[in-house]
Order: sequence, then C-alpha cells, then structure tokens
Amino acid sequence: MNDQDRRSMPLFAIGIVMKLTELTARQIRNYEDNKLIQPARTTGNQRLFSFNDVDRLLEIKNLLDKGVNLAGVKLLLDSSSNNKSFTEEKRTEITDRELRQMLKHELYEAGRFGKSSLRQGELSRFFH
DNA sequence: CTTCTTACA
DNA sequence: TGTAAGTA
Repeated sequence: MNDQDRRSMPLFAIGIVMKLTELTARQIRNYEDNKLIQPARTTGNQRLFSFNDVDRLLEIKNLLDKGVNLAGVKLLLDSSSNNKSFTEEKRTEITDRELRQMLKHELYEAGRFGKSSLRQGELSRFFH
C-alpha cells in the first residue's frame, strides 16, 4: 500500500475532523453538498473522512479566511494545475497577490470554457 | 453519546 | 450559519 492509498483511506468521523479543522459539522457537511469534498460513508450512513479530506478542508478554511467565497474555493480546488503536496511541510502561505493571480488564471480558464456564471456580480466577492 | 437529515430563525 | 427535533 502506497502513500496515496493511506491518504485517501476513510478513517475518521466528523467529530474528529471538527477538532482537526476547527470547522463546525454544519460547515463540513455544507462543503460536501457543494462537492468540495467527497467523504466515504459507513454502512450506517456515517461520514468517514480521509487524510486528504482533512487536508482539503484545511485548504478550504484557509481560502475562506482570505475572503474567497465557496464558488471561488471550488474553482481553485477543482483546478488540476493547483498541485498541493501534503507530505511536503513547506505549506507556502498564500499571499493576497498570489491569490488574485490564481483567481485571475482560473477565471480566465473558466471563461475560456464558457463557464462564466461567476462573472454575474459574484466576481467582486472573490476579493477582500 | 455521536452522527444524520430536515427545517426554521 | 446556528440550532432544534427525531432517528439510527
């Protein structure tokens, strides 16, 4: 079994994740509804989060704190060009300038594919 | 006791 | 988002 498998292995319940991420159950479930995370389910329908899910949630929380809304977060996290290695402790702090640069790039890509539903006023909410 | 869904302030 | 309600 490799690292990828371990990181994507469903292990902890929502209570653990709440403490690990300092997010409320409400928020965590809400992000799932918005497809920002896809935790597994137990036989009893209980959510089981993987290490990757937790890492992702921390990423989401970080972006949210920087003023990006859910639509913006989804755009940034769904981007395949946005590589983030968990094992690498070099968690580079995202500067406002970098954030704007990333958003500009993502918005450009989105528009290039015709998905410009975000330009309907929500664009302004991407920034502080 | 913890988690889940649904719904309302 | 918070929280109450009724379950599993």
